[in-house]
Amino acid sequence: MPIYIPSEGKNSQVPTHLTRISIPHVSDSTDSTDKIIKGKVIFKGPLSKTASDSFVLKTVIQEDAVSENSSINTFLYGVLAKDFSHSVSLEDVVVVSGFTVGKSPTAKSDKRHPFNLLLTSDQACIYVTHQQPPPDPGPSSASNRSSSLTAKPPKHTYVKLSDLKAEELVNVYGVVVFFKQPFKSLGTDYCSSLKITDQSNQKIVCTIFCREMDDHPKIFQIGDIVRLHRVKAKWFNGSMTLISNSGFSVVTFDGAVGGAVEPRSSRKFFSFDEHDRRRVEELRSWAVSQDLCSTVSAAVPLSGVQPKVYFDLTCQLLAKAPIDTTCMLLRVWDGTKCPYTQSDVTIDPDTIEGPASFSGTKKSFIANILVFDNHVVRARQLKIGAFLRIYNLRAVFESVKEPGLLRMDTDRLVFQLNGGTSFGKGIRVLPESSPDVQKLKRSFESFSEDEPSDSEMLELWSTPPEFLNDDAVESRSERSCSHQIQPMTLSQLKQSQPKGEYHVRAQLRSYQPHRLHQSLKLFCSNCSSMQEIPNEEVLSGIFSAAFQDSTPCRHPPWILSGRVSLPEDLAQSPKKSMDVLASSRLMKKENPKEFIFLQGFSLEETCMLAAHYENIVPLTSSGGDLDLLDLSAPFLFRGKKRYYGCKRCSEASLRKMKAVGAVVDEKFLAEDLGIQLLQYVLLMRLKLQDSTDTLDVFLWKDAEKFFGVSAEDVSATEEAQERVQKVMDLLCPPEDSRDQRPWLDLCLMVYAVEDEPGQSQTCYQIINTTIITPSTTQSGPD
DNA sequence: GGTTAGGGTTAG
Repeated sequence: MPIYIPSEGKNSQVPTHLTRISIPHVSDSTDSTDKIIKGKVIFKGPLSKTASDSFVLKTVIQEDAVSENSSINTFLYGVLAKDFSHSVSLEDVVVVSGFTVGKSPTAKSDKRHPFNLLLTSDQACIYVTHQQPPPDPGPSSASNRSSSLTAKPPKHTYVKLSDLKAEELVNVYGVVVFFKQPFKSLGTDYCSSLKITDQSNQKIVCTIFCREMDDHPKIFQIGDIVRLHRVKAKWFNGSMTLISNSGFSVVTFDGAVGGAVEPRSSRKFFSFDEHDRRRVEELRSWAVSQDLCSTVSAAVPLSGVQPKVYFDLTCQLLAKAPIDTTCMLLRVWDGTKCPYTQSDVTIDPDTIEGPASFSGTKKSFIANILVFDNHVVRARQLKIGAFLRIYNLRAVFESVKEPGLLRMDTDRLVFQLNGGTSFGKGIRVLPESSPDVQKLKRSFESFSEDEPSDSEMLELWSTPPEFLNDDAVESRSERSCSHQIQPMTLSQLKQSQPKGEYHVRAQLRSYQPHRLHQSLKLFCSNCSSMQEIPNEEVLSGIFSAAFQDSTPCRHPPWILSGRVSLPEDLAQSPKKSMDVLASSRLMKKENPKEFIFLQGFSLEETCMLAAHYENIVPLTSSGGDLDLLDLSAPFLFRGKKRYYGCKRCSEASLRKMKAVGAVVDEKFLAEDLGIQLLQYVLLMRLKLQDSTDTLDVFLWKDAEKFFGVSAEDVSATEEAQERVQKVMDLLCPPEDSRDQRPWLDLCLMVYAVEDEPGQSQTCYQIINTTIITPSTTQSGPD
């Protein structure tokens, strides 16, 4: 019997030739011959049954509570484990001999002794001194648990990895010793590749095909435990392998001994009972004794990175930006500081998702990770604020090539996730519940306490801000919509149902076009087309082409010809006087300057004359008849304003002109000439940001309301142009200071646009919103 | 319903 239990009131008879070693002095060089270790049982794990019908049990013994490394993890196997489970209680003092010493892979996490003790039935002896009466097999005791197990037979049978036979369809349990995140195969499915092992010590490669990413094993690290149902054993390249079969399913568990046994599965319903819990605990204990999980140390914080060494990083995503089609920048942090200088990855601020910049101190905690090729697709899907594990990442010194110089390495470090999936390279989003995420969050907490002034980081990992209903933060805008709806965050909006009107509170991060005159467009309300305003050179060309054709042409009978001298400001023009045409139908004796036609004038001359005549319609000769210019040019000049017609929707002709009606305005004239009048509009794309996300929105339908100015005025007057510029400068100050950007209460319209048949895209547009500028009184459009 | 992949690192 390897366990010696004394009769009541006596101590165990420990052989006197054995010498005692103090627990803190145990190391892997300790020779256990004729040695004993004494300690109090401070933890006793459940008795676990192994696949080979053997037992394993973990216990922790402690010499005294004060000194360092005084408590040591101890693993018992076989009958010894079983007997220990039944006869030893917490607080009992034990003396062990015949032990072997192994490295403790959990020393870092459990802060216990760097080595552990392994006790097998054939070598070890345990001498026990009871502090309490032996345990009464009550409802929670191990023996009772095992009897409840026998009452309910297991639902599924699991095959040992050493017992696989080719072409057999089986269920297996295994500890993950290698894994790749699912990657797109050339077929219809995603493919996961993993290698698992169990107490039989067989290592089996598994290949899993599933169409849905979510149905793949949710493996976060080596040491995780998987339960595979309906996998087929196949002989390939001299080894047994497992391949997912139809009806395949997987449940994944964390591998940490003593941790909660929480199944990770995509399915709502899956079998999971006490047998499964047992099996997971057995595998955990076995794996930890085998040192299988020591490779978990591939996980390194930023403070521990070594150049050129591959490692796994657990971090939070703060910002991201596309570099090109094969590369994406991820800005992440883990609350620790990388000791190397980081490379400055320069990017266009307009392309960044998440904060564009970070303050000095924060900046030093952020790592720039370039992800390449196949990983770009996954990186695009990542949400700002997500917790990630990036596998097989590497830090390298940035290399530069100056013209005329050889390529050389700098002393600045850049992180890379190279293309491909070898060595499990990939990115995984960790769930909030993950212990690693909890750990990260805690480290960020202490970080933000250090520097409470900077809310930037805090906002990113905390849930939506409280200020949503807080009137203390002044808004620079006013909504004029009638509905009363609670504002939502940008991230909530992005996740919400498309179509409808929503309220958000956000800041403007950037806008396009930066040259505001480029935001002015022409819109046809008939065919809904949006057109650019032709530039001066194009117009000038149309006019000079028109006046080069000086062949005499027929005039409609109602046209009156006349000659007037040129105004003084046209003195430089070679012409001293000009031929003008008027309409007998429109000519008014009391205001002869109200309306003229012009033929044979340059654009410049036409503009000059526009200062003296209220309405000018340029004409040209076309096929021997007097007619309107090509509709690429304005059909009407009114002061500084120019009016255009839609080429597609107009059937313009001077001959159509009836001139019925008294008032000359652009609408009247357009209708009279058969022209579909184009409307001036302002069209901008704004990038909004709040603490949760960024969002690209259009400003168009209600742009005039937004700026408090009409688009037509913007086309003609500097005052209106300045107004637009002033609003944009206010919302988005040229200096890159996020704090100075005012918050805006906005009403957004969400709608779907069909680019191609069946390809619909969700668009956002600011509506019903007016910007309040500090000194101006609001002047609405027209 | 069959197919995919079949661990092991270019550099950017």
